[in-house]
Amino acid sequence: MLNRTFAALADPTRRSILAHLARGDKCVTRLAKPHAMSLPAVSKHLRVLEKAGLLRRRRYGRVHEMRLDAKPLQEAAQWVEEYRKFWQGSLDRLAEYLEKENRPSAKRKTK
Amino acid sequence: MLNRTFAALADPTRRSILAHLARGDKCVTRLAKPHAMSLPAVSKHLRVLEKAGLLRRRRYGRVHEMRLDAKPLQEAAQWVEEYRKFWQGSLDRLAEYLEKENRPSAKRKTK
DNA sequence: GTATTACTTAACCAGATGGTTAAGTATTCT
DNA sequence: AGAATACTTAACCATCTGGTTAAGTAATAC
Repeated sequence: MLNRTFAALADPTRRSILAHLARGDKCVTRLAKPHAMSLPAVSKHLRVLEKAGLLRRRRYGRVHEMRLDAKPLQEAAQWVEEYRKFWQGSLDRLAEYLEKENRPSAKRKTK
Repeated sequence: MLNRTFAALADPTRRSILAHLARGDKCVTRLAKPHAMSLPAVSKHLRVLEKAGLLRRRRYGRVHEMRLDAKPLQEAAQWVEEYRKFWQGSLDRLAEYLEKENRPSAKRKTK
């Protein structure tokens, strides 16, 4: 699922759509308006988000209303959190990095 | 930058590479070994990660040693965190959702 | 100097992505 | 019934992606 989640988030239009949905449920035309592209293009983005589980679709007659579902982001957040120690520890590791840099390059151990 | 970061994370091979690097710097062949694909394929993945700023490359003679750089993940984490309230509040919103579901569908206000 | 190692680059391929326009389907309005 | 609205689906296109094999480059080993 992480594949689809991250892939969905990689597109700025889709992140924008999620941002709009975070402020309330909206239908397709309403979501399309701020984005300078055709309705079918938006429709495709919505399907990608839907397949990624990031939104739910409800039909009221001819209107499709979208609702944000942030659950898949939990898994993504957990994954990313795993790596937080690395940017936290970045100062120490920067020192280590610079130290290595001053060393002769050839005779390096392949640890 | 979020585009490239999320796109980089959308591939399982690349996430695996990052996981390996989290346990220590490694060269290309070493990173390639556990992944059932050719060296050029891995090389491409590394370039994607590098362009996304998720790793740094250092050359020691013919060996290219990769080091994880998790800084770009900070921005990604911040983005995802914005949406945490939505899965936290999901129970309340589920109730609201079910309530709507019992309503007649036709005469719905386009809020 | 030759062979081996550790890579990258190039050329290619199939399939996915992100957009388009045109046409189709329901639903609501008059 | 007919027109307008809110979509989706279909067909198409260019570009990107993720893989391949083959060839090239640079450094180390013998």
